[in-house]
Amino acid sequence: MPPDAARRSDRSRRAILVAAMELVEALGYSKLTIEAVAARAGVGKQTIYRWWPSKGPLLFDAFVELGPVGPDVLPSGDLATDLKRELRVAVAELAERRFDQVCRVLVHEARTDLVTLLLMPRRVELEERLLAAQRSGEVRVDVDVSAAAELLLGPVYQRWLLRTAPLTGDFVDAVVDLVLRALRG
Amino acid sequence: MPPDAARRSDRSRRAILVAAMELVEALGYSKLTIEAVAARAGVGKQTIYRWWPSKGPLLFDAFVELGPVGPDVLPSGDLATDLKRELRVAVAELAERRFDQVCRVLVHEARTDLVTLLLMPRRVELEERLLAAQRSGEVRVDVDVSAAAELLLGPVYQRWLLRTAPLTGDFVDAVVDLVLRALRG
Amino acid sequence: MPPDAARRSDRSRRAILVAAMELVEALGYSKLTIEAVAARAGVGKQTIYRWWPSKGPLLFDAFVELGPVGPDVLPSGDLATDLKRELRVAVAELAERRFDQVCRVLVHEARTDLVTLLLMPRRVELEERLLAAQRSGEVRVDVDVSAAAELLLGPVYQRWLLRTAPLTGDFVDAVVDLVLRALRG
Amino acid sequence: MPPDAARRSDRSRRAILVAAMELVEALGYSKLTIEAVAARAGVGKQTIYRWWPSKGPLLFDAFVELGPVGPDVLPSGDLATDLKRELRVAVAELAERRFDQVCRVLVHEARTDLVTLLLMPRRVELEERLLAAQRSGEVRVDVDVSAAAELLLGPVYQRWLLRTAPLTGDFVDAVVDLVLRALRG
DNA sequence: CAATAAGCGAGACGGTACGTCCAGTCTTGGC
DNA sequence: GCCAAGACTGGACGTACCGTCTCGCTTATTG
Repeated sequence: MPPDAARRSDRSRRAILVAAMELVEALGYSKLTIEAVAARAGVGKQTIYRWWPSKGPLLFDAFVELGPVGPDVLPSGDLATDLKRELRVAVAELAERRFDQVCRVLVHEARTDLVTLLLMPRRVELEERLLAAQRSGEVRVDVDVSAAAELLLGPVYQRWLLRTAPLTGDFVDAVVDLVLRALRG
Repeated sequence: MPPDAARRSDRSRRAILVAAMELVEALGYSKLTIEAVAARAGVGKQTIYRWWPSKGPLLFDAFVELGPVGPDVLPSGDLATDLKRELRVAVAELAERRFDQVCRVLVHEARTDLVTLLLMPRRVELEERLLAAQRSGEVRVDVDVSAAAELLLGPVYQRWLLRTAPLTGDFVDAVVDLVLRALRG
Repeated sequence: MPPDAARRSDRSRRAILVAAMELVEALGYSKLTIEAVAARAGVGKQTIYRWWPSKGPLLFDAFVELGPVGPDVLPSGDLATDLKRELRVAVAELAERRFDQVCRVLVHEARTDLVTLLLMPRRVELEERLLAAQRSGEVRVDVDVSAAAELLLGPVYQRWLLRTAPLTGDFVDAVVDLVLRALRG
Repeated sequence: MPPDAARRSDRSRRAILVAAMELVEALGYSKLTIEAVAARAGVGKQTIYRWWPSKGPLLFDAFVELGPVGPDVLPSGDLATDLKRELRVAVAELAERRFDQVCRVLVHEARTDLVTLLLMPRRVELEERLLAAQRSGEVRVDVDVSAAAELLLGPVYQRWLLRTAPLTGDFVDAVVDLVLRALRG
């Protein structure tokens, strides 16, 4: 029998979400235990297992309920301004203490070293090629080569990581074409 | 006393790295146990703990030694071609079975849902603004708005996640300016 | 928090005691592992550690519950007969398979050699002195000198080993006086 | 190949025995580890394993070499005096610090409780019977009933424990007959 | 307005893996 | 070729949590 949501104790539900949030802040994702959440929330373990199958969904709900919410950005009329405001809101959310402390560790439990190890060689090659292009005049000299490399790799890596859409050759070509249009003299 | 690296058994070291690689492929990061690695490598657990403090560094070494290595990209003379080839090598590495199966889970243990949850609102707002700009003629109509949104968010998210450099307002502005140059008619 | 005895599973408790008893019979005290007891009892290790601090107390309880129980000896009226029956019950208990196999090793884990080493010199000296006394007529010739030596050393050694009471010079004197009364012609 | 005793390092041998003795005094038998002996003796573990199969024999040798040695007892001419002196030497040896601290734990690793548990019922019954006999005049009133019970049980228990000789009914009878001779009025 | 069924706190249970310790073997370099 | 040193395989230790399973105890419909 599935549990009867009507009879659910809201007091317990909130205590659990708050406890989970606090503990994941303090300990990180991997050291967070259901047992500790139950103890801190003053709740039986079963009450957690009754409503959530595991840590992941529990924290998902905790973030939905207690996570950072950036303000809506009202259009100013100027495209550049709007996009900059939009991204700055995103940056602000990412930087919010509760988020930064918790979420990077949560999202990125394993050593960043590993990703660095995997990404850096590509990045270095890209930067070298862009510098050469700058010297030959194909790329404007006022472009920050490092940021440009990130402009190329960022979307690829993000799409791979988050599976927002399939990672195809066409996507790669589109990214390069767009970025190059920005970089050309 | 620190262990004496000179006396280290290379046979055991390699067996451990291979076993770790195979098991993380088969089970994913979180279900990988040191005990299983030791058993499969035919090695005492202590021999693992003697040389690595935990799962993370062990897998790091396994990837360094056994991970994917993309080919060097030889310059063709054409910038767009070179950058596309470069990114395709990156994509190929990311797609390599050993890597894809293992590394996403490894890098991204926690539910992708969470990140999606955090990123999607920004993304939706960005796409709406870009569509509006397209209608008003500020952005060319042949631009894929979805890819363009990724071009904006990808670098920001990647820089936050990997801490490749500080995530400043200036960086955001530079990204927007560069991307807009590409998108404008 | 101490465990809650009211909730204790009697099924598990008994299974553990039986398993402990069987294994100590088969393997002896030192080769008995908590892990093996848990496995044989079909019980988690924690369930043993929750209720017993270590092997010793666990086996103590196992013996209390499952150990040998000699019959009560009903008085026959004749003192010698009664004492002999009493001691024979003790001997029977000591000889019971479950007991003899297990308990000597359990009580006397260390090499008997050691005790022999320590006791034999005294014993030899005692026997020599008693033989001399027999030759000089101080001790009856029908006395088994070896048994007599044991009569002297047994109580001393037992009192030392079991700490049944302080091991004083007075005790020694009392023992010698009593035994001599028996040995004299 | 058996080790070549001629080449044996006496310095190492003695250092090992001394270290073993010191450690068993400090820690007791069960907490004594070969590793600790080797470390304290400044000796490789292999040097211990080369010459002794295990803890037991090692400690046996340590006691042979470093254990207590009571003085020889010179006959005084009086039997009672001689036997008392003899037993007092035994008691002195048993009481020697090195011995008492170490050896009881060593000989009697397991909980004394257990033996008490097994022996006490017999002992109580014996004492009761002896008291009754005292009341009925079969046993002299100046006899310490507790010591008398020990006189009966001590030899039996010791013979069982040390297997100095088979534990037969005849032996029991002989003990009872001897002791009764001492106890009768 | 009981009664009765659900959620609840608590916590014991069978398990899995942890990270440590030591046994006993093997290897290396020095004497 | 013994020795000190110490890395090795193996296996038990005692602990921490997992997810499941009762226990009594609220608590809130529902017959």
